[in-house]
Formats: sequence, C-alpha cells, structure tokens
Amino acid sequence: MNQYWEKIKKAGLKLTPRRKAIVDIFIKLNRYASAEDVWEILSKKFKRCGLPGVYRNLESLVDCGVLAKVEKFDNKKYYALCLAGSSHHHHIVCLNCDKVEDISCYAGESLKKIKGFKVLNHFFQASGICAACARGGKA
Amino acid sequence: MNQYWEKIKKAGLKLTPRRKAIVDIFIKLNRYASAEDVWEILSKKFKRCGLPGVYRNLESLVDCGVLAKVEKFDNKKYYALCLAGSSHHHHIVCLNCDKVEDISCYAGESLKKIKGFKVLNHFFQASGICAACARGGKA
DNA sequence: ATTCTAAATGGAAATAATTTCTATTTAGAG
DNA sequence: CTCTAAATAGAAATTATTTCCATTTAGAAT
Ligand SMILES: [Mn+2]
Ligand SMILES: [Mn+2]
Ligand SMILES: [Zn+2]
Ligand SMILES: [Zn+2]
Repeated sequence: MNQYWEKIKKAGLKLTPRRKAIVDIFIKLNRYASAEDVWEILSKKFKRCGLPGVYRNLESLVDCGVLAKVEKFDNKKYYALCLAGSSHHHHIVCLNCDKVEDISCYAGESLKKIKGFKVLNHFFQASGICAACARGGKA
Repeated sequence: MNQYWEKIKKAGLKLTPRRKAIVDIFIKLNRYASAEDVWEILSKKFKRCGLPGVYRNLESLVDCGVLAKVEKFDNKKYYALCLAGSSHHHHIVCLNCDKVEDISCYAGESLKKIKGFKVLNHFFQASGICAACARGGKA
C-alpha cells in the first residue's frame, strides 16, 4: 500500500486496477503526460480500455491529490505525479524532458492585496532546464 | 491614432476595420473575453463576420502587445486589453466582474535557479475581488 | 488618383480535445 | 457470498479551434 494508494483510499475512491496502473505509469514516466499519452500506455496492459475512463481517472486522481495539473498553455490537459500532497505549492517543468518538480510558494502577505483587489487565488508555474538535462543527461 | 492602433502599425500589421472594432470592443468591455464573446459583439457591427477571422485577429493582437492572454484553466482562450505593453508583467482577474489589471512581477534573482533547474520562463496569474466589486459595485 | 500585392477576410469543412450517455462490470462493505 | 454504489467501455455528441481556399482590401508604390 504505497502513499498514492493510500491517498486514493483516504478519499473514499475505489482502488481499481485502472487506477493502480495509471499511478504506476506516472511513477515510471517521471514526467507530465496527457490523457492520450496515458491511454496509449494503458492500452498495452488492458486490451479494453476507454479514453473517457482515463479522463475520469485523471480527474479523480487530481481530486485526491495524487496528480497535479500541469499547464502547457496549448488548450490540452496535462498531469503529473504530485509528491508534495495537498499543501499549497507550485511546479517547475523541464522544457527538455518534461519532468515536473514541486516548488514552494513564495507569495506571502504581499499577495493578500494587489491593486485594490482582495486576492483569493493565484497560479504559478515555472519552466526551464533540469539539472540532468543541463548536464546533457538526455537529448 | 490611439496607443493600440500605434502598436498595430508598429508591428507591421494593417489597421483594418476589424482590428479597430475589436480593440474598441475590449475598451468598452473592460474585462476579458473569449473569441466567441468578441464575435457575438462584432457580428452586430459587421453582418458578415467569421469566427476564424476573430481568432486570427485576437492572436495577432496578442503578438503586437495590444491584448494579453488570460487563463481560466477551462481549456478555452481568453483575452484582455493589455495596458502595460511588452515589458514583463502579470495579471490579476476579478472573479466577479472579469476585469483584468496589470501587476508587476515579483520574481527576482531567486527565480533564476530552483531545485537545480535553470529557470527560463514563468507564468503567474492572480484572481480575487476588485475594489469596485468589493464595494458592491456590481453584482 | 490608380495600380498593385501581400495581408486580411468569410465561410465551409476539418480537426482535436473532452464530455455525455447508457448498458455492463466490479470493488469492497456488510 | 451478496449487494450496491462506483467504475467502466465504447459510441456518439459536444465544443473549441484550425485549415483551406476563393475573394477582398489596406496601404505602399506609382
Ligand atoms: Mn506537486
Ligand atoms: Mn498586461
Ligand atoms: Zn529535464
Ligand atoms: Zn470586479
């Protein structure tokens, strides 16, 4: 019973073979992926396997904190494993290998009020080149 | 020749009736809007008016710095007038009236390197309630 | 003012991502 | 082992956006 399975159970969701397999895929990938990416890999393991089911599962895994949404600003949805859990934090994405890491939120009191706005939410995401890729780890 | 028209000219784009009208729409709206929102309003002024043309224009107006993209994280594209021009900055959006204002970027040197990543880009967007809405300015 | 050409345009159709619907299966509580 | 709500597949629908192509036009050059 790994940490991800526990999150799934704790949220009152069933620990189905699909969900286990999807978590597994993300652990092995070690990068963000789209619903279709996941579906392609999942299809090798399960001959009958619907894309709508993948979408549903990705959303439920976000809801229970196993996955985080990653933005590529291309009007597609992307997901990555989220280690940091449910405490507020952000993500940095490698432009070369698509790896995602948690980063803490820098916004403090200064972000309560800006330009007369009462600030309620914010989204931050950084991108760049990870240490491994900088070293030439993977082209 | 207002500041927006000048940006359009300066970018080597033609100052067409469509573009003038789209800029006008955003000035009057004073909030972010989708391509379809803009198209609906534009259709009242021009009987023949294609949605693909609106998409094309919105993108070219972003390219020349007249508009900024706004994220609602719903896999649709939204745009708003950008006063601050081309210098790096971010936006805050009112959850009640959809107004958008420029905000400066807080990220400094600390954002050059995070978690071993060489940081190349970042996206920030805040949302909340604007002063006017807080005052009950508009339900 | 007239001509000219690259840029802009409308509209139909294509594409792409995501969601809805419905019938069937199944995890896991009892 | 039984039972039921949750999960599922697959087809079809929906939605946003883009592509394509024939026509028009802004604005530079005459
Ligand atoms: Mn995370
Ligand atoms: Mn702006
Ligand atoms: Zn990398
Ligand atoms: Zn407001």
